[in-house]
Amino acid sequence: MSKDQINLPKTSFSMKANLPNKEPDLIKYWDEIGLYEKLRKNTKGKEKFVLHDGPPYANGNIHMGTALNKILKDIITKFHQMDGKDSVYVPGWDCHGLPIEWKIEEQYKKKKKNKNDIPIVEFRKECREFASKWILIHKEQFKRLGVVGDWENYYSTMSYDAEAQIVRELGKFLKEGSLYKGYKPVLWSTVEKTALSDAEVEYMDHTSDTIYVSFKVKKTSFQELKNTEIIIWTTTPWTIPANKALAYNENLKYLIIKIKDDSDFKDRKIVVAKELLQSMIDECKLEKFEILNEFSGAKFEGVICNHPFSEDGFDYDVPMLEARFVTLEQGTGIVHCAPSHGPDDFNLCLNNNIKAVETVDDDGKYTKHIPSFEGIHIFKANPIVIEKLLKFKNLLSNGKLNHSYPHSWRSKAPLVHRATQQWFISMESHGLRKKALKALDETTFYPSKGKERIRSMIESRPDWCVSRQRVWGVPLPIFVKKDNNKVLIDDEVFENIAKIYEKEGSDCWFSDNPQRFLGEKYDAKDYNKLSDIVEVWFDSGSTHSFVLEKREDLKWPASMYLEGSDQHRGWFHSSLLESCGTRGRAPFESILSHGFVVDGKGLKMSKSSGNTILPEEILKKYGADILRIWVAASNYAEDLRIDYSILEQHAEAYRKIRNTFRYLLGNLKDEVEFNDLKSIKVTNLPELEQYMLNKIYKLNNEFNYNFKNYTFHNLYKELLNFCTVDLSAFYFDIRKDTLYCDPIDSEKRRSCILVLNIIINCLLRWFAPILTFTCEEIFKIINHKDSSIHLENFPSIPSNWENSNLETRWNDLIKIRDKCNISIEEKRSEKIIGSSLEAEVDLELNDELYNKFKGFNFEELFITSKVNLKNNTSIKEEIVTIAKKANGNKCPVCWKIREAKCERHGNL
RNA sequence: GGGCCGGUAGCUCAGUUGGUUAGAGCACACCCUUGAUAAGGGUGGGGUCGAAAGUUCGAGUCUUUCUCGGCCCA
Repeated sequence: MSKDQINLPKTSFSMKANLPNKEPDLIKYWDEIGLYEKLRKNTKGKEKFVLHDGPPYANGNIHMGTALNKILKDIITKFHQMDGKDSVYVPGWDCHGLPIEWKIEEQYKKKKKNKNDIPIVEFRKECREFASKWILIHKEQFKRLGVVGDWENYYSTMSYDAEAQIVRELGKFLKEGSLYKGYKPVLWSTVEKTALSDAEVEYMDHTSDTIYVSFKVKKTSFQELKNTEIIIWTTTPWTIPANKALAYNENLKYLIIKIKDDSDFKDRKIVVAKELLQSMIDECKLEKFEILNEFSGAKFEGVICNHPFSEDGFDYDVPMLEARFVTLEQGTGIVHCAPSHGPDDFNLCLNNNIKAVETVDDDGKYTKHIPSFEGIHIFKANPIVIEKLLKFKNLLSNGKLNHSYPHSWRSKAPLVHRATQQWFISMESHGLRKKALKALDETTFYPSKGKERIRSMIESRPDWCVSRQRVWGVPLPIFVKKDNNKVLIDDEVFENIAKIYEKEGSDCWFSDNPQRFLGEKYDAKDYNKLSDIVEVWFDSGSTHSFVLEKREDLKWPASMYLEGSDQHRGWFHSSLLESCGTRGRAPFESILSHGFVVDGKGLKMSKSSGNTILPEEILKKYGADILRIWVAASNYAEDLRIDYSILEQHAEAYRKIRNTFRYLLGNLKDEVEFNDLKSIKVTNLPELEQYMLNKIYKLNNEFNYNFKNYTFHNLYKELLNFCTVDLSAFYFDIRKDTLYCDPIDSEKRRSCILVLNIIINCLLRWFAPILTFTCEEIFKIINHKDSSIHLENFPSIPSNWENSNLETRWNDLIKIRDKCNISIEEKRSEKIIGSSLEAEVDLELNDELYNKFKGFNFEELFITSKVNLKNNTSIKEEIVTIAKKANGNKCPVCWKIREAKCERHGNL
């Protein structure tokens, strides 16, 4: 009967979330109401915030890293939208490149077809279809995470527009003259006659010939080195004919020894690193020798040697060069360098003006640049080299070595480093490095440490190699004149190619008559058309040009690029270089980078360790909002840990938040008003309500501060603490009495209802970017139009809600309340009282506090039936509380214990 | 091996320019409540700050070394 007299909460908002089932319905709802279009319409003309999507590769299901990335992007996009900006998110995909090529090749293999028998255009068509298929799959997976964006008009690097624009971008570098032809060693398979990327390389055991070779010192300013020979060790004898230099380390100690054994080397003086002497004499089976001298590597400076085949046409100088990569791991401490056959060799020689040339052709045969070896296959050259070394008495020893060696992923054939013709964008010729470094200074980094990371890469990176000898990509739009080897540079031609691509894509480059691209100005007979394609980082590095610049709804530069920290060398890097090269500045105003998803112990996730979690599993078990809480609560500046116990913790927090909303809705009976916050007369409200408004004011400041700094984990913590500490355990608990037991129209209750309205409106908006589904679920309950919480703006909290005097006053009150709770707890453990309403509290305060709080309603604050306040000047402590069992009868309505009848409900 | 970054209670995170007994929420334990009820309230036990050395009157907070982990490169 008494239940009729009280106002218990009532709501249709269920306690159980059932997110995995509910979320897909909300996605449908957003589609139905056309949320994305509504958003655009809503903020048309407002300041733009453009988070430009870094395109994921259109291949394979999404993993935790992808989910993290997309959710973070969505959270930020929504924050800015609710902050009143036109925050446009256009998702994109990276489509060209090797991984897709392999997949298609594999498919051919299964059908027992040879890739080379398939016309390129046919092959590329299948690549395109493959990428398209994955875009559709990804799209659904991303939408399921709650990500809102222009899913209908996404961008891709394989769209005709993109391919055309990439040609125009390359044209700019060609015209400027910073795109040049050079040679560079790549891992090459002589079987497949193609270059391989790192990912196509498989390391397997291989038995190599090893040789110790001597190089006679020809010129030196260090007397001791005269008439000595430098010993090198190598596992690739066939590279000796391509030798151009020797490398040493100035920090190592070297020895000159005289060999006494009876052999070709008797009485010859050789040089070897001190620490490698023992291993060398063991392997070369030297028995008698004499150490003549020890010296530092620095003495090698300026030394010139003879090539071991100097009598056979190899009559050039072989200089000794200082290099850090020379170590004491193996060999002799001096390394032979063939710039065409190793990246270290290449770079060292390049820095010393020794150019790499084409020493070996596509099939693996020596070219005319190698005297007396021309036409010989390198895999057959080892015995010839060894024989020749013996003939010239320059072979100290030879043997075999079984070691890990790169092989082709497919043919399993051993690979070699081979200098091939490539196209580079110079970092120096037109000041690209300088421009890029300046652009970084003009960019804001979240977290700030990202700037240093990319800066050190830009400072030291070599020229950008943009050519690839593959088929699935944008063809390099280059014609080389046959008679003078010059590159054709003509804007009209580039634009002509771009126009053709815009209509039909770039497949035609491989199939159509070259004359079509050249137009009428040039004769195709005079030119060679390149068949290389552009490396994919150039594709994605150009997205700013064919997405940001081309679309009216976006802006250039982007407000933000946001990716995993690996993209400092990836997309951030290539976009920066492309844009600085063509436009002189970065295509972004800010960069936000996030860490990697690791397991609960902080270890890398991998299938082999069995510690992976798929987003799909989480969505099925918890729902996207839990995953989104995980993103918001984690500090993305570091690596992000995840496992089921961590998720369980966040799910628990979610329940707390959900119940906070449920309490609010229940007491508001699902009828929420959005009040004009400015018109609220704060001073007319009860003190507790004023205090809560002050709390909201403070929270709003924290919220804004953390939003501006993109520190969502702190922002989320503030919101969660507000729900648990300030609302659930404090305000809600205290106001239950008023809400349930006071007359509906009483001023106090109406004030409370007003504050509950304010709280739910604020919380809904603050949480909406994170709890994207749950907030919409609630908004649908309280709002009957076809609307969305995501169309709302963040509340603007009036500054007159701030009340620091009240805050100080209530800090004291809360201190007193805590003391009171302890004294109640004492009696509770003695089984004297159960609920706090069964308690009567004697509260003694010192002068200062007593004067402050004389007449204050402590009953209400403590949620007890009676409080006897006394001023006690004799005690040392400022607060003393003693709880005891209250005497009297329990009012069946408000449950307070009264000796007389209840003043509110009149019961005895 | 190099570059950058990190290791604070079981978990997620705070700890401003070095300064009193290192904080919060969650989880946990115990108790209460049964009018937020597969909810709610109260109290409480947990870290010596990855390890060691150093600078200092004083270090989680500065320096060095080591260790573990992450990304990138070689």
